[in-house]
Amino acid sequence: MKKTYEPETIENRWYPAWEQAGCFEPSGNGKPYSILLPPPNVTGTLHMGHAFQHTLMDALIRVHRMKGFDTLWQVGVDHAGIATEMVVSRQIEAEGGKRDDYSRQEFIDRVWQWKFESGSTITEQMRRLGASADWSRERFTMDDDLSEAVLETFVRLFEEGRIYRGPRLVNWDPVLQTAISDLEVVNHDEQGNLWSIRYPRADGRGDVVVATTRPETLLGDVCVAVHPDDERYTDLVGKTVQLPLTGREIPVVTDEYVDPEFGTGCVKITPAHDFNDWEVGARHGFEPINIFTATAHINDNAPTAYRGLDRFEARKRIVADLEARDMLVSEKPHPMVVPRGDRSGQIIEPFLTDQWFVKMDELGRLGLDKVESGEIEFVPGNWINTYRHWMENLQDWCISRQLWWGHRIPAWYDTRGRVYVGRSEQEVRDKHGLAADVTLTRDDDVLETWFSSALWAHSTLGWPDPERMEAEGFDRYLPTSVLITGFDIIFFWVARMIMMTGHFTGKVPFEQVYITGLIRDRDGQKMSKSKGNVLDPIDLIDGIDLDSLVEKRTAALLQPKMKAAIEKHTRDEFPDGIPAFGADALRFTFTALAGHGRDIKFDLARCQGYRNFLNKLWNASRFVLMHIGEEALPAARTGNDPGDMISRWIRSRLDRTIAEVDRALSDYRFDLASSALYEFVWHEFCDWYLELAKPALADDADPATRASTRRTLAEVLDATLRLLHPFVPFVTEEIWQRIRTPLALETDYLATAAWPEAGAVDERAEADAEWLKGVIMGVRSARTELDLAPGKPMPLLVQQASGEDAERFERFGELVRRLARLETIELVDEARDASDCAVQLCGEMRLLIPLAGLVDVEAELARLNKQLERESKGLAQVTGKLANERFVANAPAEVVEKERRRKVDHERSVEELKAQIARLKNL
RNA sequence: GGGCGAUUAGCUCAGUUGGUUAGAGCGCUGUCUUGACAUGGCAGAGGUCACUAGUUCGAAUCUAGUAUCGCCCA
Repeated sequence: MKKTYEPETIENRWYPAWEQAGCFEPSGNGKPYSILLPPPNVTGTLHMGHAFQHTLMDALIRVHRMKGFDTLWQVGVDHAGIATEMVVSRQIEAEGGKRDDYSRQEFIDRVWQWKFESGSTITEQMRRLGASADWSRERFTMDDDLSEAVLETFVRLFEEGRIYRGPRLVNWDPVLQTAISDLEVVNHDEQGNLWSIRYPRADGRGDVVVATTRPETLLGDVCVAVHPDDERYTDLVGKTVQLPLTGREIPVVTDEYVDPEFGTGCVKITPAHDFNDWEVGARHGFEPINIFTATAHINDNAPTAYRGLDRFEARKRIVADLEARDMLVSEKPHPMVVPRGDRSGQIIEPFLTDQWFVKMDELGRLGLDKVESGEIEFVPGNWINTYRHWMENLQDWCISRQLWWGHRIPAWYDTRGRVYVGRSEQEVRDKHGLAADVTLTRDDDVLETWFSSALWAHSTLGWPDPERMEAEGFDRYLPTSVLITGFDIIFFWVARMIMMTGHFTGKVPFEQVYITGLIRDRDGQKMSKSKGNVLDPIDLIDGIDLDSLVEKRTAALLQPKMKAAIEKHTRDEFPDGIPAFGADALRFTFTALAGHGRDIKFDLARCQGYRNFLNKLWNASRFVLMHIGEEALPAARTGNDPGDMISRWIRSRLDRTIAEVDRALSDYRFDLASSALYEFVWHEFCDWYLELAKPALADDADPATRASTRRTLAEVLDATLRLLHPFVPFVTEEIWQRIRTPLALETDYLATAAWPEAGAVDERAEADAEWLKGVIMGVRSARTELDLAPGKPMPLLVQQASGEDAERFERFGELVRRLARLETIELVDEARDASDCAVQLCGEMRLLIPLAGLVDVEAELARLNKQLERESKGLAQVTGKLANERFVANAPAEVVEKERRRKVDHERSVEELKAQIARLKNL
């Protein structure tokens, strides 16, 4: 083994071996344990959020696999309608072509071609991270079987009356020219203007002033509204006003929706271009006037002068024309919320179109019930509030998208515009008795991507085909055990899966939902391409030099002016680029950071710390391997050697660690599991156990103890590697392969080896070890504080040793001597004057280090006084507590007893320290 | 405006049912190249648990309020 842990040399060889050996396939035996991967976009690359969540899923999957569960990690990607069309369109443009040159079928063929060439980036990256998924069951939402599930779902929902089509105001992306759902709209706070416009009264008695942030929409105004209680306008209600620039007259109505405090208390109502106005218009029976084309250019419903202008140009022209006619009262800067498409970044228009919707009334109730009843549990539990709030305010779900790539809606229209829904055109014709010569035209729209991912839990298990369901283990793996995801897709996906799987199978898709925090950068900022603070998990694994990182972060920016700032920030945060930490260190960082908070700040220093941790593990393993050799060790004796306290102690600590890791994992406390392992490996196994074991491993050591120590070394390392494996699979497999022979282990891979079981704690051995550590640390501490040569062996005198202390020195004196670098240890009585010694209290003992006349009285006094101060403070505190009668009367007896014991200890220490100080002062 | 959450060491965070002198990692200080490991060892320093009031024998922990910050929704 190399002296230093080098992840790059070991991480590439194990994954193919595991995969080829079929380690990740469900065993078919044992209790089922399954996890659904939230399918990432086929266009995507692995980002930090994926890497984080995948690490947690993989850790759970690996633990359960090792525990003998029949584990299934269902993976796959979704077809990402809009994103994929954008990618392929750009590709076509880059080749100098135009999307319009392609027919629908030709375009779809290109998309498939792209998918085969570039669609597996993210799944390859998942392998780099060590994700132990069953790739033989990988699915794509456009696969034939999943498409069949989509078709079946749509038809059944339609037949049940839960799907309808109709003209509705939807969020329209005029650039992508498709509807998008509420969830795909991101509201930005932006600076806009508020224009106040004069609308003359038709009766010539003055005019009213309305305020608007979108003056161009006045072309589609149907009325002006005021609040019913607003006395300023009482005389106006029922009258009409002249709509500027159009020559139309529109009425004035009253509506509770109007806020009398806002602007003048008069608002223009444009039902076709505002969601609130739509409601107002509907209440008063107005026909909406749509003034935009699908690309947000002014259409023929507007006066000729404005037709064909795009929305921003139209605004300028209208403001100018109003001003020219003295209709513009004022123009003021106004902060406002601007809706933008999450894919295109374009301003979204409320736009009147025919779209398909799923009714959410009953499905929403079902979705809420499954959680309220406890069938599905959120972890951490308070996410139920967010979920409940959403489910109680559900809008019908707009599922149609004006795209080519996706599941085409199975609806056909005859020449009279009547709609027929069925699994195929033939089914529709048969069902409705339509002759072959009746022309049917299929709906051009596709279903949004989330519609198919909502079926992920049951469609990947063969639904709706009974044979496939049987073959895939539908009954066995559904409900899945836990879903791990971020809060950002609770509504997009989690809620919709609960509704769809619940409605069609009667089952819940998962029993628990673990909502992870969001990975942010070192400063707590959300990582985003436009901010230029994105970290690529692969760069953390392989490393990247500074110039490449800067290049990567500043390439293809939407706002090129950000480039300088991003470059500076990047050079500031990563002056030397990013070193190669390896997948294991990255994984351990993720699990260590995975507390139950909402935000996780990702700091490179943590990653480096855990890389160092793995180096420690690596070197400890080298040490163990060096001592156990490459041959099979002699068979274990039955039970642990009762004489070997050190071995019993480390096994006891190991058992505690196993129990702690088990408990932490069952609570999804990956952070606690990681820190328990870190603590055990570094601070117990390496810092103490290996040091304590060294004397027993020496050539001249007692052969029996040596043999039992070698065996313990190997066995504890074995168990430790098993415990660490779900977190850091590569390095543990690499090391473990080298202890297979010495321990005569039969399993081929650590990936499928058994998880250790916690045994009983050995209190006696732990007490011995605590005593031993106390003595050693006492001597070391005194030595350093007095600036005594750390390497030089010196004698130790012990006063006031009890019978037990004496007996322990008998057993462990040699270890104390070696680890504390002592020449001799001698138990002495009170007669020995301690004034020429440094004194260290240790339990009831006094540890004396003779200073051979070199005692620096000032230094020793300072040291003793510092201790005295600490002890006095403790004593004062505990004395105060015990002096409080109500404490003694009310606190549990054991708490009071504990305090009494502490008091005695403090008193003795204070006394001892004072005595020694007095002795030194008398010198 | 409504809802959720946070505030503990210089930084990032643990802290269970209220009960030792509130812990860890990183950073910092001193020291040491000792045959596993300098990606290291050993020893240290460092906290008015945001603030105020309350409940309690006892509060980082429970309650109310205040301040600051964050997220979601309208």
